[in-house]
Amino acid sequence: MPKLGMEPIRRDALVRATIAEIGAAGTLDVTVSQIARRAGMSSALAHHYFGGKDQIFFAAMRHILRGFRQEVVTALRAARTPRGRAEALIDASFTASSFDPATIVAWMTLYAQAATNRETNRLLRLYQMRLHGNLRHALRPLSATPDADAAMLGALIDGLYLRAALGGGTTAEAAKATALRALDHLIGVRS
Amino acid sequence: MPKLGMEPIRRDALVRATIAEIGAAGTLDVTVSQIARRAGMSSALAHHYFGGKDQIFFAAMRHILRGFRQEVVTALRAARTPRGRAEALIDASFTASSFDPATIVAWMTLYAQAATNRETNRLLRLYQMRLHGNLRHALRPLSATPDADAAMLGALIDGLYLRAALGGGTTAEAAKATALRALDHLIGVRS
Amino acid sequence: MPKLGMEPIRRDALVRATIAEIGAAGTLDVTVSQIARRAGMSSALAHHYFGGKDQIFFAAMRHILRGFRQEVVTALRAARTPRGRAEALIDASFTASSFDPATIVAWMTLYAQAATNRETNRLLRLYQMRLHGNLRHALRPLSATPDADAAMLGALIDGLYLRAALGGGTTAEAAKATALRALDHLIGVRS
Amino acid sequence: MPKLGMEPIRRDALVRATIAEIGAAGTLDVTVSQIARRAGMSSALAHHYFGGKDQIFFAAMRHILRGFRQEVVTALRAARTPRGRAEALIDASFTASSFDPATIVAWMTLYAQAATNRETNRLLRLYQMRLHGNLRHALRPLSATPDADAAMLGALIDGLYLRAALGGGTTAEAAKATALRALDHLIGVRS
DNA sequence: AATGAATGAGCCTTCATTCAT
DNA sequence: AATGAATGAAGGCTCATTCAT
Repeated sequence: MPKLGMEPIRRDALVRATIAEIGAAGTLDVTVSQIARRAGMSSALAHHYFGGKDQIFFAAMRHILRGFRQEVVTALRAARTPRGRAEALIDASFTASSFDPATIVAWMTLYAQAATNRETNRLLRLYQMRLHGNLRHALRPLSATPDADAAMLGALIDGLYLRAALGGGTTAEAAKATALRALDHLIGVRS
Repeated sequence: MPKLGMEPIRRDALVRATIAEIGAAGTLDVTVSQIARRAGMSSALAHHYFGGKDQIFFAAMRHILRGFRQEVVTALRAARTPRGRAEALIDASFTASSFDPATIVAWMTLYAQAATNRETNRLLRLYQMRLHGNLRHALRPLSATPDADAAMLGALIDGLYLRAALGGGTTAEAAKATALRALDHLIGVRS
Repeated sequence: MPKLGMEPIRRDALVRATIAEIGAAGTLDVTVSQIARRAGMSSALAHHYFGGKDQIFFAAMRHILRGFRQEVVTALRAARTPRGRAEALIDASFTASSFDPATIVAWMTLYAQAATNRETNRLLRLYQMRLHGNLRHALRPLSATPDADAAMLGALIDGLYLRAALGGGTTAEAAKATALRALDHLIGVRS
Repeated sequence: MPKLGMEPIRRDALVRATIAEIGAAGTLDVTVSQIARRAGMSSALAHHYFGGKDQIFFAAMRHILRGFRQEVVTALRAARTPRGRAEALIDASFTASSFDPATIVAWMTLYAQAATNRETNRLLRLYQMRLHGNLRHALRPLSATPDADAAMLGALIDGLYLRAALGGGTTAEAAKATALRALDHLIGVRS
């Protein structure tokens, strides 16, 4: 009997290597060989397990989104009040891991790819819809217009992430503060 | 009158061709040959005038930002009130031309490239700073915290653009409405 | 009774799978993996039993020639007259099974390979010599120049097969008719 | 002004190199790099001028058929009698150049490819039809059944070529003699 | 007996870039 | 000013083959 059950291990290694390589290179322009080398295998094996470069990339993207979703779920679970839920959603978007160089490039490129790649586009919309749904749910007890407010807060989060990721003056902390401030505005905190 | 050199003409043609080609292809993955062909010249000439592919692209990016700035300037000039100025800035961000496929892809990719390319990064920050400055200036008479409000509105605009560009449920019109609504929130609608 | 080893079973399965796969693909460009999969085993096992791709193919070719020889033998056995023997040889060449897609491709490729591969070349010459011998034997009582006539009839058969296999206007039936007509010419049918 | 008019030169060089390489290798399994090297240029240039491997091969096949046609035309032009025309067609099929190793392999492979490649198939049928037409035309004054006789003679020629090309006992001379003998049979040479 | 795992070698193809004219 | 010609470098992908279990 041969060595068994390598597939999930290899696939996982490749996905991680892809993200790491993208982060290290700062571009999506990484070759399958680079990825495979980092994952400690031949490029042929990478193709064997994924079928092609696109699919490797797609899996990496899904991995990133899945990771983000995890953080959201965890954060939501800890929240006790409606406002706490909204804050949790904001927090999850500006985690340290969200600003891992690899994650940033990957996320940015997701958007760039979305214009062309239908799968990527679907993936991103899914993320946006999920965020929207979560926000709306959190805001419902607090706002008279939860849907519109959720739309705004969602877009604001993305925009702030963009700025923070760009590395200009906006830090992750500042971004989070701005989002929280907007939340206050929306639900009318009279302090 | 001196006979106008070909250089500016060729350069301009190449810049336009680059944007058009990117738009048509839906990707940044366009070759110099494609661009040159669309511009009606040989790829060798394109290299002659720009030195390399990167510089062609960079020129195209600058062209897009310059176009956007034009619209902003024009819109601001027509504005008569502080609020009008803020609205003008919002309007300019959701013009039809902003949603030209080529512009979208280019813009998206700008962000993706910004992580790597220092020039691109500088370009984008410049845009953000300019937008921020304009917004702050417009909000100063209306808000007690013009700086923070401008930061928020600026990020919101970018986030909304992202969503509208993605082609999901959010239309350009809806995006604009959301931004205006946020503006109302910030400056307290009763004025 | 000793338990039959797997080897002959596996080898046979691989040979059949090879022919089937070639027929299905319409080319000799089939991979060992494809063949092995069709034969219900791993490609590693295919190598284990045959040593390499070339040997698998060679075995398949021999299988085809053997099948053809079988038909010839059977047909000859049923023939009662010299002319019947000649006709039997013609019949055997234009059987339905001779025009099985896999057989056609295999046969065609045999010729193409014969230029390079010494084994294949020997195989094909063997076939031609056998056909020649059979024809000569059949024609001896009927013709004054059995050797020359056999040479002609043999070549004609191959040429007709080529045309019928090509799928043009020449059908298997027409091919057979032409060959029979040539036979009549040779042995002078006065009817 | 750049060096001009290289295209036809390069294309021709590639076609010749393809045939030579196939002949030298004894197989169709030659790489574009090999061909290009033999033609004295980079493989990139070969792709530039032909677009892809298939098209290089196809051009080479056409070249071979065209060469054959040339010989036919020349031979026919020299013929003075109906029988002379038929003989010319036979001669042309067994020229020394027809037995150039490269030509043999190419021709053989044409048949093998014809099962898959539609273009190749068409090419071969064209050849057969042309030969058939020529033969029928030549036999008309000599035979009561020119069509059937042409079909037979055409197939015979192909079959004989196959044998001669195979390098067994049948030489080109013997093949030609056999064909001429068949011609005598058909048109009834009473000697 | 059998197979999943793994790879090295190689092929086709693309493309930015250079150069001679 | 302009371009056809030309290439080196690289990338994605395939596949026969080997090996440990």
